[in-house]
Amino acid sequence: MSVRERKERERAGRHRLIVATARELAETQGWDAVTTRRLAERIEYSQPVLYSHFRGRKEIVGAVALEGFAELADALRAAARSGPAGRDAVTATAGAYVDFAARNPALYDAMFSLDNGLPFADDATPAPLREAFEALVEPLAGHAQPAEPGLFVETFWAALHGLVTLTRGGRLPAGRADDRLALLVDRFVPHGAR
Amino acid sequence: MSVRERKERERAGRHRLIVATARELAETQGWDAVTTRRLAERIEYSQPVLYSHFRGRKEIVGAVALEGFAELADALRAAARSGPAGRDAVTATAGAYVDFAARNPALYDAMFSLDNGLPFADDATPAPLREAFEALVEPLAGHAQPAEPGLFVETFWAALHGLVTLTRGGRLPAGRADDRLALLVDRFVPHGAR
DNA sequence: TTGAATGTCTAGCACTGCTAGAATTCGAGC
DNA sequence: GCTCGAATTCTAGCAGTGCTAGACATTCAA
Repeated sequence: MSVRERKERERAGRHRLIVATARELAETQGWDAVTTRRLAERIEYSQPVLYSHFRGRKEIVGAVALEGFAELADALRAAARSGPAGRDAVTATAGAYVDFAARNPALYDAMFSLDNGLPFADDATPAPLREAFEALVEPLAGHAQPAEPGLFVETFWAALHGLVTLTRGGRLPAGRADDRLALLVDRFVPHGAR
Repeated sequence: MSVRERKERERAGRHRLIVATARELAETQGWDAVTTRRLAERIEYSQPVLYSHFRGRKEIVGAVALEGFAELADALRAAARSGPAGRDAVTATAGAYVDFAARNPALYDAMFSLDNGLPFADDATPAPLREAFEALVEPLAGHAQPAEPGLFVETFWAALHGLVTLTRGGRLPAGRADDRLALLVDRFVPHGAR
């Protein structure tokens, strides 16, 4: 049944094409520009084809977001692994997080701001989500001090996310973003900690 | 020219009616349900009337957001004024912020998540925005320690915002939201501070 | 009472996500 | 190699969106 396999391969390829095209369109023109018609035109198929791969627009956003979580996990792990340990690892990881958001704004939106239908703190949470969170836990958990590591990392993550979204939405002056990040790290992992 | 005055009064009343209706519709059915048609039907006028008051949907969101900033400023001031000073004032203020967001989710979205066209860190920033931020500065600035008060308050605010949005979006388990808030306050204003 | 200005509405444009059913393509069996 | 049936893809359309041009009504001043 090689024919069946070939068809499945082609189908998988088209699946990836849709996700990649949606992502590129979102990154260059914003998620508002990612309409089913435009997307269909770009992949050179009609709209209904999209619905044979995804339940609807939201699920496409979710697929892009999933890619994002995998890449974010990589970026965080790379930052933590790149050398420094202890407090410096936290600084590097936080910096990598903010950089990731700055470099992939639309991707970040798909992951955290838009409704992507992905289950988060849930049994069904996809592996890439868990891995991205784990990549945050590793350098941070040791500094939780009296607090529970889980809560500590969640709170730190939320703070990072707040900085990212408010800065990018123009709610905070962009000029001193680095200083705010340094301040945040300093409050969660004070100088002098090992 | 009493006729002119009456007309202006009526017009102002209708303006308020639009904002109030949009807010109520958003709070009960979400911002997606706030369409120009539905809004027009509720206020018992045709859609074009909306455009004689606002440039477009975005400006209506902005008007609702502006109400929100005034109310947030009130809520924060009330919390800080309600008794405690020093560290307790920070706890009370942070709690009031989170409560405000939980009690008025759609309003909070209009203020911080949706595109409302309001200028933030800008010369033209409307007074209610400034006042809300000032209400955060007052109890917090004293604890900035070596950091600049402005940066300190901005970062704390961002952290609060991150907690609020991630919790409400289901990205963080809702159960331990209070613990995360306590942890955050503890990191920014450690126990033993005066 | 008329004229003009102000106000409001009807109707419509170009777009959205999504889908029913027609049309086509393609591989399996003869 | 040819035909038939199934899988796939497309055309066409629905009900909804934000927004607006131009027709219509109302209201006030002369």
